[in-house]
Formats: sequence, C-alpha cells, structure tokens
Amino acid sequence: MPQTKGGNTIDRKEKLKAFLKQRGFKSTRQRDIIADEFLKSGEHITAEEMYKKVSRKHRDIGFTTVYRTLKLLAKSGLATERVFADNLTRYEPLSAEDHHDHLICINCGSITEFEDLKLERLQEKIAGEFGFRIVTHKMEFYGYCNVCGERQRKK
Amino acid sequence: MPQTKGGNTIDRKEKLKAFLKQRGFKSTRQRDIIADEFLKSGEHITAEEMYKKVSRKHRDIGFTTVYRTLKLLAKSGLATERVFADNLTRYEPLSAEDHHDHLICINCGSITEFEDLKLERLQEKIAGEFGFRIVTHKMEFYGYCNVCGERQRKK
DNA sequence: AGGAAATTGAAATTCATTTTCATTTAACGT
DNA sequence: ACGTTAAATGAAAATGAATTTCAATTTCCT
Ligand SMILES: [Mn+2]
Ligand SMILES: [Mn+2]
Ligand SMILES: [Zn+2]
Ligand SMILES: [Zn+2]
Repeated sequence: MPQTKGGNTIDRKEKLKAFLKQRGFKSTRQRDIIADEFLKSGEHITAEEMYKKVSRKHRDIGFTTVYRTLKLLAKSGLATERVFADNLTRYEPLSAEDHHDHLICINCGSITEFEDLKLERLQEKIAGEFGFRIVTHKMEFYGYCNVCGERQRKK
Repeated sequence: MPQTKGGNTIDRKEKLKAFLKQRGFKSTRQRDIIADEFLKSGEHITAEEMYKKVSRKHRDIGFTTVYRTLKLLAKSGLATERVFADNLTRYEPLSAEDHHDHLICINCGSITEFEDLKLERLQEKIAGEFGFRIVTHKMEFYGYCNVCGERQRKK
C-alpha cells in the first residue's frame, strides 16, 4: 500500500472527482489513469516524463492530455507546480496544506525536501519589515548533496 | 555621478576590459555602449528590454549582440542572471561579492531587494543538517508590496 | 437514446533563448 | 600604416518547452 504525502491515493482520487464534479468537468478514463500514476509516483516529474511513464501502458494517451491533466491536478490542489534551475515545469503530489522547500544537488540532480518552521517565521518577519504580505515563496538550495560532497572531497 | 551597487561605472568598465583581455576577447564599440547603459541602469532587466533601450540611440546594434553581451557581463562577474516567476531571464548589475534576495509584488511587479544575515546563517544550518553544501540559493517572496497591500485593504 | 458540452490527441503555434553563418572588425606583429 | 588572424556582429534560422487550435470522440444529464 503505497503511502504518499498528504494522504493515500484513494482519498486523493476522491478529492479529484469532487473537484471535477464541482466545476462541471468530466471524469474520464485518461484522467483516471494519469492521476493514478502521478499520485503514486511521488516524484518531481515533468509532463514529458509523466507522458513517457503513462504511455508505456497506454499508447493511446497523448502528451497533451497528460500535460493538461497535470495542470488540472495543480488547480484541484492535488499537485504543485515547481520550476527549478533547469527551467522545466515539474509536478509533485501535494495537498494544499503541505509546504516544504528543496535541496537540489547540482552534481547528481537529487532533490531533498525539508520543512523548517524557523525559516518560515523568519521569512514572515523579514517581509513584515517591508510591509510586504507574502503569498508564496521560493526557497531552493543548490549545491552538493552529502553523497556528492563526500565523493568530491576524496579526489 | 550615478553611483551603482558594487562600485561606479568607470571601475566596472575597467573590470570588464581586464576580463576581456585576460580571456583573449575583444573590446568593441557595441560592448562598450551596452555595458555602459546596463551598468548605470541598475534594474532587473531582460535582454529584450535592454535591446530596446540601447537601440533607441544605436539603431545598428542588434538584439543578438545585446543578448550576448549580457551573458558576457554575467560571466565576467559584473552582472547576475535572475529568473523570477515570469520565467524571463533578467540581468542586474552586481559585483561577485554582493548578495541579496527579492520581494516581488504579484500585483504591480515591483522588486524590492533585501539582505539578511540571519536568514543566510539559518540556511547554512538547515543545509548542514543534511550534509548538504550550498553553492547558491534562490530565495524569493511573492506577494503584495506595501503599496498594493494598502490599496487592497481599502477595497 | 438524444443532445449539449467537455475532452481528447495530433498538429500547429508561440515565444524566449540559442545557434548558424557570412560579413565585418579589432588586435597584434611586421 | 598594412596584412593576417581570430573574434565579434547581426540577420535569420533553429530549438524546445509550453500552450492553443480544431475536428473527432466521449461523458453527462434528462
Ligand atoms: Mn517537493
Ligand atoms: Mn536584485
Ligand atoms: Zn548529489
Ligand atoms: Zn505592488
């Protein structure tokens, strides 16, 4: 039973259905398959990657639909859009309440997540000094992960 | 005498010349003009915007040269490349030693800069807990600046 | 089942960025 | 100053991810 951030896959698919119904959108075979694959993947995945993954089993599902479904998941609150330094749009399963930031290795590309309340509070404090009301923020660290850092030191 | 971050324009143009010479690159009329306009502008400017600005006075200078010169300035350490949420590459005059982060208004687009040592230290601390060695980071706040925040409250 | 409205997927479009290539120009030695 | 060579320039073309278009298909509701 693959447990993912923010709830299990079944709960989330319910949430998607509710979202669709509420907006007058339709439940389709394609959306079901894509949401399923996506929600259990737990990655920071691009539309292209997601398309490749889905189309292995389902040749008839097109890239455009995958692309649109990921956008839809983001709008429904089940996914978050992220753009890191490579300038590709990535999606990750995430409920609206969750929040975390990222450590990105510039050597191996690994992405580590973290959550730090002190950091969030300090951000609010800094913004407050400028009379600035934060809606979202982007906090990313680029450098060497512990694996790549070790390897480098040995050289 | 327009004083810009990280030194005056003349100093910086010296630095550029040194960089060019050291690498076997050439000093050209175009590079001179573009660097001049750019260094005294002090903005977060796109290649397109910079091109428009430059080409008003110098119709013969092409977009490609502006684009390439901005990249060159970045490599020489006189400019920093930034990509904010609109996904356009912007350049700002900046010496290598300087560092600051940004508050970006999602209503009026204004960009405010700040520097916070506590924040920088906390970032190091967090990274350290993962054995992660930071090379660069991206810290951006998106929300309402004090002007737009006020206006909104009045509605 | 019937019909309106949404969805799909292939292809086309957009748009910033980057590359190509023929021509021009700067730098250096003579 | 002159010639040589390598770099720079600028127009145009290419790239590539993101987005839109549109005819055909599917879903949803009565
Ligand atoms: Mn994440
Ligand atoms: Mn800045
Ligand atoms: Zn790594
Ligand atoms: Zn504002």
